[in-house]
Amino acid sequence: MAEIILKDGSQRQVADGSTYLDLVKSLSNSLAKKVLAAKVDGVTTDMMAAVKDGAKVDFLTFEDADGRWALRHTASHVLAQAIKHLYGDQGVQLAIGPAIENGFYYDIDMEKRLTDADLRDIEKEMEKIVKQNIPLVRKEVSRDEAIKMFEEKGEGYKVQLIKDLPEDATISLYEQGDFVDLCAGPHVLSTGKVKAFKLQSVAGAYWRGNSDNAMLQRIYGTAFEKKEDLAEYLHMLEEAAKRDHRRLGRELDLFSLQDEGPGFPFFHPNGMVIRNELINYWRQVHRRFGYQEIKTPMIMNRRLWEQSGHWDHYKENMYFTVIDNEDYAIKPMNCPGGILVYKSQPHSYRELPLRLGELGLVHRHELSGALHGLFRVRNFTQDDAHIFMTPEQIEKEIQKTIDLFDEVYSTFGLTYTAELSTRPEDSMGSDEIWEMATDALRRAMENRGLKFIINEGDGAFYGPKIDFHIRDSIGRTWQCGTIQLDMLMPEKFDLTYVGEDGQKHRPVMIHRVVYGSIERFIGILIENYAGAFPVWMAPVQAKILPITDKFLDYAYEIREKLFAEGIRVEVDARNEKIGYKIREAQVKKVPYSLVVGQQEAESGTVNVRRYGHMDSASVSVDEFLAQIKEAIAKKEQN
RNA sequence: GCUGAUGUAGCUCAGUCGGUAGAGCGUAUCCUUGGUAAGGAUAAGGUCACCAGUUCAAUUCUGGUCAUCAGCUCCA
Repeated sequence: MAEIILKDGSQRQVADGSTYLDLVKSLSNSLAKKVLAAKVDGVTTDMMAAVKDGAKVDFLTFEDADGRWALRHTASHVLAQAIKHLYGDQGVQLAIGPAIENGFYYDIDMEKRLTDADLRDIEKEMEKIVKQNIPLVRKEVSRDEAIKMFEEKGEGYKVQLIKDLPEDATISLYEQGDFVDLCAGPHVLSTGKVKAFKLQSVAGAYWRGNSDNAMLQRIYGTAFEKKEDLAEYLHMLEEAAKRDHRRLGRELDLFSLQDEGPGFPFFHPNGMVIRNELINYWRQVHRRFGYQEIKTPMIMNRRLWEQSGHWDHYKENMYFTVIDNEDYAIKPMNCPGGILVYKSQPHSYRELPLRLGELGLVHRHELSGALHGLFRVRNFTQDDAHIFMTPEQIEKEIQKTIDLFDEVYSTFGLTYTAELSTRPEDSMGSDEIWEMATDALRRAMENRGLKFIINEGDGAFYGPKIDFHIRDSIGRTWQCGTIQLDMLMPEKFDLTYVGEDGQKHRPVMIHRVVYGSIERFIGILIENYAGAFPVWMAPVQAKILPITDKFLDYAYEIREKLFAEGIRVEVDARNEKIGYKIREAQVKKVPYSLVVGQQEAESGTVNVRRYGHMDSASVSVDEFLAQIKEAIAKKEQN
């Protein structure tokens, strides 16, 4: 007999050699139907595995992330099997096929280029496999056996995968009918569990994520427990697409991207309002946190970039020009400029930390395929700052910077995740310096209680960094803020300050951006607010809607009054019915619609309707002014 | 940059098995003066992304270029 401890702490005796499926059946029929995998001492395990004596066992359903993962992983095997059935005679080689957040994919290598129509055919074949309800059977084999088997099948990628596994690794296979795959598992019991799935797209992906390797075809799909859940998810994706900042940017006339300047965004009057409000707010916050503002040139001499190391480490992404027969570069980063400002005069320890902010327009030649609306552009304004300080000030200053970040993100209701990026391959400086800098960042986050994950090898070439990632409307995350600790630039530029002892010392430097790029941040905000900006940022804050043209004069009178108070206000003077004007004001997401007609003109009021609300109320113009000013001052969400 | 797809009016899209194109919305004008999400009529708007080639004839076929979209790689 084996003894099992269940989630609630109770104990069960089961016969030796029985499986977790046997166990769950003895507990509950309804759970047995829903269960996808077992969690055994914290490890997700097949239901057909033999029970382990003394193990703590929990059962996973689609509600559990690991349960979903098992189901979707099995779906990817069903996909691979279907592809083998349909195109097996055309030299298909399978690479990898994992579950991912919200779905799964399989990378395959084959001559034939798959189209969307092919995906529908593959789905049909998958349906057949699901209907046959084929059990998945786990087998463990020796390394040599596994290599021999996949070599015979002509699965070169699988052979490579096995060869790269550690010598002592357990090699497991999962077999479902005529299909067998190298796989660590776990999987659900049988293909019949994959009831609700859809193949979404086919795209290229490099073998092992390395652009030097062959490009494979990656088929993306998703799977759910129930058809209704799948339909709901697909509907959610459609709704999210309506929040896409590229679409809203056009609909709300905020910005445009033109063929004449790929990756160089054009800001329209409405977009400029948002941009300027963001900058105003940025200046307020930074003033309070003890920053000063500078501005440095966009084009500087090659010598500077050679000294900073950009010429060696960042040349691929830079734009160049020639002035009077000398090489110049358009700045891809603001730091060298900031450093020159620091160097322009001697500094005392009493001035430190010296915080120099700069809204710097940088240009980077990003790969054409990477461009993406405002999220990935070739010129953007970084809300940069360089902080010069003594080594003793590092931790406190980083914590203070994190405080600033938190305040700014909270203002916009954004949640973020933090990552600590460590030394990349292409970098400058000694291991000791990198270790010291990385530890300082880590300690600052730990002391402040900021949760983070480690992003190995993703630091800047001059130092490690903390990255702040924010989600877009369909769940992709984008790096916005970053705090980078730099102990190399001060060295390269021979930066000094005079210490208490009257001697010269080397300062440490932080590079940091909160918004990251104003362009990307605006993109994030558009999606976050679905285009309905808080009143303080809204391009048009109030729209006056006269019932008929008889009340145009009254409308203009109110407009002048609000305009004089700094409100962004417009009159809809078109010859249209009030319903039509209301509709358009709502579609354009204007925070306040002010209807004026006979009653309002006689009583000196406006009838106020808030964006997204069905009701309205008449108030005096002064009362409305007080109301909107309060909403602006409080940075109220729309 | 790579793999695949796409590019027709300001927007969303239809269409031409090769004979130079349509709709809805938007815009303009006129009628209507209407109280909280679309009143009616008329009109203007397109070298069918760009450049070559094939052809009597190309928006349609072929090749190239550019841009966009999805993903990979890269990044704020």
